[in-house]
Amino acid sequence: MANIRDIAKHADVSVTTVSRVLNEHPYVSKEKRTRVHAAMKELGYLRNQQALTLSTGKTQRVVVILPYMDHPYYGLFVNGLAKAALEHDYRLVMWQTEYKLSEERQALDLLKHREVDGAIVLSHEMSFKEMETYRAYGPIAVATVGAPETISSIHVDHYASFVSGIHVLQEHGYEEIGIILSRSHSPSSLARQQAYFDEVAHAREQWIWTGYLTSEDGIRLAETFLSQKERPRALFFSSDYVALGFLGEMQRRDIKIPQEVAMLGFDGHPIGHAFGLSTMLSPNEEIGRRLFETTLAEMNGAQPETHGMTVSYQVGTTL
Amino acid sequence: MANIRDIAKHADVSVTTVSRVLNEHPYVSKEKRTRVHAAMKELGYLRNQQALTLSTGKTQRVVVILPYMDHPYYGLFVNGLAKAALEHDYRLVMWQTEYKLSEERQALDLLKHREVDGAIVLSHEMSFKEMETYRAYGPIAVATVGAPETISSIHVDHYASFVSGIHVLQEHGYEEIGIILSRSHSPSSLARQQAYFDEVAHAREQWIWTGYLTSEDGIRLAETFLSQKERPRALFFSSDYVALGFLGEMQRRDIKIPQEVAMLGFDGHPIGHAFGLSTMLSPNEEIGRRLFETTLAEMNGAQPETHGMTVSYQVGTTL
DNA sequence: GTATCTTCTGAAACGCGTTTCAGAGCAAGA
DNA sequence: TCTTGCTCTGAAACGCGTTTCAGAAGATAC
Repeated sequence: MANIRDIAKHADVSVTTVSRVLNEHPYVSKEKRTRVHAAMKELGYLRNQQALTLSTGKTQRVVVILPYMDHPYYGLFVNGLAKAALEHDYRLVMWQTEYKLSEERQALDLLKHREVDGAIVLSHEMSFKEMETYRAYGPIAVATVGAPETISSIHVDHYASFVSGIHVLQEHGYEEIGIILSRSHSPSSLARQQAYFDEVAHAREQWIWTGYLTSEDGIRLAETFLSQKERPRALFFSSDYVALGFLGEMQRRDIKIPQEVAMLGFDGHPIGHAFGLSTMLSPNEEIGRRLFETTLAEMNGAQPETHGMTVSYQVGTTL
Repeated sequence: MANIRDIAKHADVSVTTVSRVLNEHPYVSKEKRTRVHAAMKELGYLRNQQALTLSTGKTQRVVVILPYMDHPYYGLFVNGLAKAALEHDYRLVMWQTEYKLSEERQALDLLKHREVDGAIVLSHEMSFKEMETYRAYGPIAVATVGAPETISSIHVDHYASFVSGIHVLQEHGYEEIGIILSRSHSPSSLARQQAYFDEVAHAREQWIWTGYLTSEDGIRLAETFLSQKERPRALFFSSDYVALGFLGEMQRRDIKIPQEVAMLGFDGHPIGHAFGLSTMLSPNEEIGRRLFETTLAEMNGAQPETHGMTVSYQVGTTL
């Protein structure tokens, strides 16, 4: 495969001139420009991206770190990221961690080894303290709360969002409320619990169910929930998929929603709409887009930014 | 940032020796090895992946081409791909095409410019004839049928799968069957139509609905379907998400499934299980894994392979 | 006519790790 | 003793596009 030196020889110019033609530098005479173009065509020249990357030090890539690529929760984030990245001629390198710290470290090592220009972290086990040690090698943007000043954060304000969800439930007359959370120790779960205790007068420890991530978990939850003697009148889920699993199982058991128990989801995934799930709509695609854009801005010298997004109530029939 | 030459100077050895230490080549004396390690530690050496890539000509990356990253249909494929890639220390570059030919071309251009070692195509607008023109630059594996010999294909055999789905419906006593397809001109849709006409005695043109991709499309379909005078007794969907949208909307309208119309989905997405959707389970994660592995094998000199996978019936309550 | 720009060109160095090749030193086998 | 074969080492070339720097030629300004 022809390289820039072959072109130079063939067109009887220097490699510098060929490079200038490639980069549309103005100071090349019309005549040599034509000769170079002809040579490139004749030899079927294709610019080697690797050489360009090594030479310029810019990879035009960012790594996206997330636990599972097939979890619908991340779908909208990734969609926003993909659109923004494509618009700016960047590529996304996806890294699935399965919640493993070692995988997160490997993914961030790409930054150290100059394999990517930046990192976007949708979910992490790693402490921010450790994450900051990677910051020297490139910008990092996270979709979670609590990031230090050096790390950009575009996130759903889970505290404020849970508060507003709880208010929606209360406006519908529900006072005895339970909440369904994913991993118990994650910052978002902690914020949600805090909101729960702050806003719900009848809050109870045993009305907090943790460890629910998937629709299958939602199916399981139905059994657990129904076997409980004292039950809340409404459930606030932290994920539409868990809510849908629960809803399907309740339908199967012929248990009326919201008569027996009211449900409020969180995300606003289209599939929830089909089943009339009332939910808190989260601007995940927008977050994805802004995560990319803030990373790009940092690569161009901007300062890290922190921005909390809020959710809005989407009417359904489960309240 | 220190490079290999700095290390060499610091440890008073040649760059060759440093390179040998990095690659654990045996012919290095214990003493120099120790000196090199010490120097690397002291200067905080990090191997530059770009230089390695340029030097070896291997990028350790493959591009994955798909229309939408957030479509749940692709989730399981991508999961399989991600697992296999990680196991072999490869990175996935995701390219979202939104069904645009120009985007597919750009994605495959990565191959030409040596930005990736191979390409995995989950869905494409491009003709195989055009796709073959990229083959010279690296292995390509597709998840669709009809690929020429030079392109690997690990796919669901949509014809056979639709035949077996239709048989399931017939075994349940349904003879008047309609089918719901995605894009009308795609090879998989054509194969499905062929199976429909071959196996269903009462097949009718107006019982083929095309253009249904998402759960929202499924909601829309309910109206269209119900407004039709002569309706089939069962619907065979080509996607669980469309089926679920339809199912939700039918529930909302208090229309009994399967009494009014029976439903058979296709995919076997977990969320369908929650709502008792009868479906044809497709081994998508396995396909993803094999797509990667066959690409890897080709990079190591193996021949392209073609393999059709079949689906299995997953019992639900919509038949 | 001289000074100052502007335009155009190319040699060489750079980014950085790997690989080839030649050769030195030393031990085992004939 | 001589040959063969390891073990160990490093200079130089390689992969390939970009950038710096020096300089030539022609144009404009004073």
